[in-house]
Amino acid sequence: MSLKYVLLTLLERESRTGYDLVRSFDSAVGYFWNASHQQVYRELSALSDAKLVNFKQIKQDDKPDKKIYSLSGTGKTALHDWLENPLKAGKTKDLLLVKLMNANSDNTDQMQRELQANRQRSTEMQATYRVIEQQYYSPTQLKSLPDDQVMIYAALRKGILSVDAHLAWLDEVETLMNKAFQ
Amino acid sequence: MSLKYVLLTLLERESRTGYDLVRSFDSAVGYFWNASHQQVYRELSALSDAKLVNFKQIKQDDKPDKKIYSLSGTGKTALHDWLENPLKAGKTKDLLLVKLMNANSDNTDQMQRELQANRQRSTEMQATYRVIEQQYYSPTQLKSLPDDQVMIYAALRKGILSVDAHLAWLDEVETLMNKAFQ
DNA sequence: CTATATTATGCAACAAGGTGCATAAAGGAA
DNA sequence: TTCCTTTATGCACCTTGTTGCATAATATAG
Repeated sequence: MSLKYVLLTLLERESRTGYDLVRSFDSAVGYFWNASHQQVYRELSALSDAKLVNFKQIKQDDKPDKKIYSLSGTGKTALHDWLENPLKAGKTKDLLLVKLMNANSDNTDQMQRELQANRQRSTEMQATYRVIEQQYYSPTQLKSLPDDQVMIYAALRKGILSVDAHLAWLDEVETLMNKAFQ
Repeated sequence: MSLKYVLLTLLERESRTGYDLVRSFDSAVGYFWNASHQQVYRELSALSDAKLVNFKQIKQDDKPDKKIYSLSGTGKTALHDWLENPLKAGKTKDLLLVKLMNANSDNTDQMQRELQANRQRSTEMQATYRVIEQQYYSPTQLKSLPDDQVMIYAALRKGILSVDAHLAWLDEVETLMNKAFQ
């Protein structure tokens, strides 16, 4: 039920093709959502069956035909209804912690490798986020940030604060592990 | 494929009933995993079919019979195989951000209510975590923390650092929203 | 000249997760 | 005395997510 509202949200901003929607997960939208192209196309035909979106088929001679999807009146209502109901808390699911629960003095190296890989990914994310922030959201640029971009920036900030906290936690875990299992 | 390893991890520590496993999500294990009882029982019978766990049926006159599950040799191997392969990065999915993407000058109140509800939940979590840390993980207690409890504490610290970062982000978002949409 | 990437769509099968319903006995609250 | 909670288990259905496969044309890289 979630991807549905992601797509409705994106289509309310701008009509586009399934392919455009899929690609949007590769850039800014990817800070807070991801889905495969199969999922997106399946969901789009379900939304179309439910009359929440319409599409115009565009003939292209060079490439396969494309469908430009747009939000219908009912779609808009469905989105706004969803916005009214407060979200319920999502359940925490952290596989890294599941793995670390298995830590003991015999597998310290294995756990340390896992933590190392995780740290590297996190450090890379941190660097990427920082570059993006500097390039597109300098204090000057922030002053004239268009309204529809504010929450994209907020999503980036969420990523930055989360990854910073995660890296701080990784430091703690390594200290804890060293103390407990030499 | 994830709940499977959660259950194997828990059962390697100690044999127990499905009911015990379900209840474990209400306490410490809940910091990093949650599952309904239906999910747990279904997964347990799948694990049993796959011979990864064994169970002893215990007759009870007053209550329904119970099954005490324990990890089998193959189960132990399966768990250790899983531990060897590094985890792949999980995909970010943040419904709050999806919702906030819909923020505009006409629905500021709605968005503010959502943020307020979220802040309250987070503040409550923060308070709960802090009480637990003070009660069970004081500096004195930490010195004599049993090895098998270290990662439970790490999970708590993860929760604390995450909720702190989340609350800091909520402050930022409210400032951003006020600036953008009055 | 061949292979891969990009644009653009989709089906089928399966795995995993969520929701609702059901059973059954004991104990405590109202 | 009736209802709710706790202990203890489970099925069935529906939705969601993942993986693999398929098509088809152009452009670019090696």
